[in-house]
Amino acid sequence: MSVTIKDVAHKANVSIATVSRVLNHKSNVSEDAVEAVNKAIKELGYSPNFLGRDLRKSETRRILAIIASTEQSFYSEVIRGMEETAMSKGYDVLIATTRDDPKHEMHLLGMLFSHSVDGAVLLGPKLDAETISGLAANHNLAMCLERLEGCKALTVTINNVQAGKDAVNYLINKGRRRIGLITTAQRAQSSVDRELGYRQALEENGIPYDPSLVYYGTYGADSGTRGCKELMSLTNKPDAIFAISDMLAIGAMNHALSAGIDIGKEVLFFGFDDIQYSHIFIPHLSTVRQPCFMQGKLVIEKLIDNMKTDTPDTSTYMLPHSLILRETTGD
Amino acid sequence: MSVTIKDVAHKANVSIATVSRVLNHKSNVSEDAVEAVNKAIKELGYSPNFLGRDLRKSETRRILAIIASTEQSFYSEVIRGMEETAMSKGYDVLIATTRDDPKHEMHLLGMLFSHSVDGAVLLGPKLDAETISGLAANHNLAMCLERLEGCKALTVTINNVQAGKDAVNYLINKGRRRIGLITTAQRAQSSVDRELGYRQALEENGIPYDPSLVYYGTYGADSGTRGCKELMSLTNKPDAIFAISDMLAIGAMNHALSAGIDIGKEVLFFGFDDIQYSHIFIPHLSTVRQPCFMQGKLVIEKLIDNMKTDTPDTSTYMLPHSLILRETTGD
DNA sequence: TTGTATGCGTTATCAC
DNA sequence: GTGATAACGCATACAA
Repeated sequence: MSVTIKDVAHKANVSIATVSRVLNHKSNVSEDAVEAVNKAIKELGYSPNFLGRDLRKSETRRILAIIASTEQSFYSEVIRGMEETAMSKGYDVLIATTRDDPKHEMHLLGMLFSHSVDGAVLLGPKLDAETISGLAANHNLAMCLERLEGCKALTVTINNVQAGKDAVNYLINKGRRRIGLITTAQRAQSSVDRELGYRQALEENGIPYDPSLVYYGTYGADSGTRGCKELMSLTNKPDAIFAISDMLAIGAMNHALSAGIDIGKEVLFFGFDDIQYSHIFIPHLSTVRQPCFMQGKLVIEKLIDNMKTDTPDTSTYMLPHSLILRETTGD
Repeated sequence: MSVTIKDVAHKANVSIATVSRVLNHKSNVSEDAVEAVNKAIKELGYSPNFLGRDLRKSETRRILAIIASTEQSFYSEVIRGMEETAMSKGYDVLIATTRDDPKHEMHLLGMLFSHSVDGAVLLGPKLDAETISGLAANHNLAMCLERLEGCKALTVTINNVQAGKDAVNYLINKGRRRIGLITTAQRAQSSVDRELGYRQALEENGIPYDPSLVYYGTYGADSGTRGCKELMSLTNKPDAIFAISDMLAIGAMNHALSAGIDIGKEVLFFGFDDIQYSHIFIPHLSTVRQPCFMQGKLVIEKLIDNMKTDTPDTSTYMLPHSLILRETTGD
């Protein structure tokens, strides 16, 4: 069927060993041989079968990035960081989506167990900490963007508690006292952490926690809209709103705009993620920016390091975030 | 190192052939053997090495989707259609990004040539028609969302000419005569086709084509903003704007909003793609919707069909689009 | 129902 | 510098 190293060897009048040497740019091969082999390769349109190579070397030089879906454009920069770093070390990055299904996530991890890839990175895992800890003990598995409480696996993320705290502190320093929180009922650790930061900021500033100011919804922008509507219908309205994602913040502002609220003066808004739309949508949204590219870069570096050792690094690395101040906080 | 089929055979006191039979759920194997093998598998934590299997069967049951970047959340539904269809046929879908680099696109196609995947789908190729035609003649390669003029490869897309025409005709039927076009200088075939539809609609309605009404920019929302600003500074302003993507349309509306233009009355706006933000952004954008899921589904079905034959289908399939009418056209 | 033996395409070890 | 040849892990034809 397909043309193999054997056909090339035959055509070039050399052994398959020589062809392999040429293919792998080994030094101990005569110029004549190199030439003959390359000529044969071109004429036959030969392309090495990596299944053979991978089996023999038992490495694929491929890393799998497992994400929920390609919808969250937010992952884009992280993936880029992963790809550029991987490429510089001779690895390719493949992406697969779980569609929020832990079973499918496990199925995809099968590619790791079955040696179809050399390593895998989970960006927002659906599996639990214990399961992942177990897997990470025997396989080159890492997590990025999202940590899991008590999970013994290499993790690269930001300090979401501190980030939430920073955002809310900024609102407090702007003189706000009734700060609403729009978050999700379905709890990723990052959401939990950001909410914790919100509470810590209030506490440290002597502002009592008011449960009626916290709206638990879903991930969509429409949920942000509903949340804002609900918070704004309180008799004691908030004077600022912190949303745990830009998407929710934008949805929230949609309500505020149609309700004639003066965003950035009457009510301040703070988002999280610094997605592209946060500075397309008007008014421009103040938000927390993660070092996406750097997280992707670091997780790949550490993962590849782990491949070369049998005492894997299972630390959690937290990279610094920053506040991006725009119109919605009056900046 | 890793535990293999051999270890399992040894532990279960059977031959590796029997283990393989159990692994592949063959019928001709005794219950005792099945039990013993499964027990051994569990105890050893065995997981088959697919590199061996794939090499032997010379198939991977994996399909590669090659996209520019995960940033265009627009691809999300297409990918879902691909995945669900592939899964139902026992295939996995992997995604890789070209970062707009034709060289890297070729590198990724290497996975196809080297038998690391059974097939590949290009979503918005950077390579030219001739190159792709050549490759498609010898490999299971297809295109989706974007066609290439004169390309002899299986293609699933929509009729972008007709779609552009439909959008502009709608604006004309609303009584508009000076219709601006915001498009990109960097020409994907879909952009070219949509522009062609724009011109055909004008022509068929006896409206003279006015080059000053066409703005050529880049893909970003900010380019839409600039385009709108330019068009609106004409002495003879447009009374409607058709943008070849929602992103450009949203950018354009940003200018319109800040210039105090009454969108949906004074100037109508029509986008393309029906991205999520088209109905988050206010006012809600009228746009052209593609059958994303169906395109993904169809391309995988046809691609898998092609794998089973040596007379591959290189047709172009065009699926029906639809107009989504919202506030920006006064609906 | 089971085991033995062969080969998938490649790399690497060893002689020469 | 080069060529046999033995692995890599698995599926399967064939023999038993």
